[in-house]
Amino acid sequence: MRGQALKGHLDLLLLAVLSDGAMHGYAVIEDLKDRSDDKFDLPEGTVYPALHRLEKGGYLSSEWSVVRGRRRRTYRLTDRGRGALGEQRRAWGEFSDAVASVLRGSPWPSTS
Amino acid sequence: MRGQALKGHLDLLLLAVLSDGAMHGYAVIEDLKDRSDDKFDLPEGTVYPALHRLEKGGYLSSEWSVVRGRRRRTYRLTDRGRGALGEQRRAWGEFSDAVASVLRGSPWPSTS
DNA sequence: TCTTGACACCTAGCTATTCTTAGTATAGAT
DNA sequence: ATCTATACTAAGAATAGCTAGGTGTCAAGA
Repeated sequence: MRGQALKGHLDLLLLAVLSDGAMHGYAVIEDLKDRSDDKFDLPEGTVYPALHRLEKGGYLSSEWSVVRGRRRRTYRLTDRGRGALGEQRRAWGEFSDAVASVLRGSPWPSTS
Repeated sequence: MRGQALKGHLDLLLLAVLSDGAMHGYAVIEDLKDRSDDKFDLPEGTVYPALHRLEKGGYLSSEWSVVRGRRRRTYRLTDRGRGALGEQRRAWGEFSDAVASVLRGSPWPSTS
């Protein structure tokens, strides 16, 4: 899938993934791929900057650790992040409903 | 609704609206607004350039006319445009399904 | 031993697309 | 006269994801 479709929806996906438990960046990428049946196979250059942005905005907090010799940064949803997730879920629903109703076509003039 | 969410989906919406019949730019804006229950109230500066881009790409053809003293440019889907609409509908379905499955949450690892 | 691939992280700059702003112009209503 | 709705256009700003490069660890295989 071409990724440009998710412009404006990436934060929602990241927050949703992290709402099921804290995890490190690389794992977020994997999880997103698994959950979406390989549809969202996002480049690191997309995900890492987005996580940084979300942390900066107070939606995530992070913590460094070392596991099997490799350093990891584990992200966790903050309260603010959980709130934002709710709001973005709602906005997604509204958006996708609106698209669906446009695709459904205009109400027919006289087909009952 | 904040419009930036539709990044990457605008073409789909325009093609969908025009698939129900040729119309001029301003009418496209109105129709999109009506069909989406005012969710998609797009600025002219967004829609007109997009229509030009689609015409340039061969997805639309246009024709000038004058109605009640005002010149109009009426757009019509080409065969190529109709094909693209089908493809984009499919892509939208795939995309929105993928988002839905991410939002649904991951299959539990071992919570029995 | 050396290479390859998976793991795990990072950022500068590019690009694409939408939005903002501003402008032109006609018709009808106040 | 002025305002509102109709109708189109262009130039620039702004956003955000992607490309392409980089660092470093570990395990497996040639």
